[in-house]
Amino acid sequence: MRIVFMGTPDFSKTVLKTLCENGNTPIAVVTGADKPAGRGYNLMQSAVKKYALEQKIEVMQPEKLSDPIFFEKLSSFDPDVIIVVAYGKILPESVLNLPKYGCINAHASLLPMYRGAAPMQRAIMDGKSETGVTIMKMDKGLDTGDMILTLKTAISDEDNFETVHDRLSKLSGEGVINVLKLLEKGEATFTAQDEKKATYAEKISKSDEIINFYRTAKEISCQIRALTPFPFAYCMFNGKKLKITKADVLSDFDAKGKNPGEIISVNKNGITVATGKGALLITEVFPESKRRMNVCDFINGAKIRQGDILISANY
RNA sequence: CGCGGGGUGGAGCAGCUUGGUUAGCUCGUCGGGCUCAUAACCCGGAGGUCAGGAGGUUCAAAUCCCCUCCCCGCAA
Repeated sequence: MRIVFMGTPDFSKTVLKTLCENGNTPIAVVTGADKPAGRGYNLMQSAVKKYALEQKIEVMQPEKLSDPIFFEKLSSFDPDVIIVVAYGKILPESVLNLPKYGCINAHASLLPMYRGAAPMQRAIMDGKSETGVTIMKMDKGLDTGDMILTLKTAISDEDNFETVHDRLSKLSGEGVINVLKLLEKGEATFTAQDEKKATYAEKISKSDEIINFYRTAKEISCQIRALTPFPFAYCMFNGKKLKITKADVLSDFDAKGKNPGEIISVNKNGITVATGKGALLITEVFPESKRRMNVCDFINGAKIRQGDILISANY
């Protein structure tokens, strides 16, 4: 199989790595342009680019996929299949139709649910108990292609974006390998998505990061887990951002007479804060300008005490 | 030179604006006590010279000025 791989972030890199380690090393990789990022705005290479360079795989970083020079170059590789994982841009039909087997995409959700930019985060945020990856043959729509393979994984109360992301990136790698085999044997089956069940996972915005203590403890917990370790859910304490990175739900806690956001108790177990329904036991935080730390350390340093209020940020 | 926060005993912080007795707090740790017992409580101890610069100012600097190194947030 002559494979061209398209992808950009860490999730994609894991899939690329799996391919390489299984004897399916792509002949070329297409990834996003280097962008200024980090402190000092230094130019940063994508995770996929770094790995591809290490593996001595040719890297392309076209500004536009519609660029005829790029297309010519891509055509010259005469790919049998193009594997696309979180590349970040819409592929033009010319590219979709180029490879013999078409473009194969791994999407981190159980399609047709959670099409779009942030499927993992949205699934966790919505409190889903299950998610997965879908390998599909791409068409011109956004994550609307016919499905070839679906791999599921459960979401537990302990899971957060990081753990789900890691698991799904590995599953995606496995899924893609399997689909390649199916394609080669001509045994791949293509199932159309049920449009009626389609949902869209909008990308995470600033407002998604703000913790609203009037919501239920369960909902807030899901929000925190969906946004850890990036970009984090936060509230305000003493005029500063306080990201909450871990918290347990105390669903049977009777918060009557307490205002949402009010701190009910502070002890070695953590900080208990009232919510719209039930309470939240905060066990790990990430204060502004500080490091992510165990809640005990935070309690020792900040003089937080019972009766203090955590405010839902609004700026 | 994108903007901002910070480097103080093992951890998290205060002190620095208005320089000057033994550098303070919470936790951990070590020893002792209380207790059937304890992560609970009580008593006592060890441990820092304040990122680095045989730098500047000063009678005197963790506290003011200068330089270097490092960490973090924003932004992406």
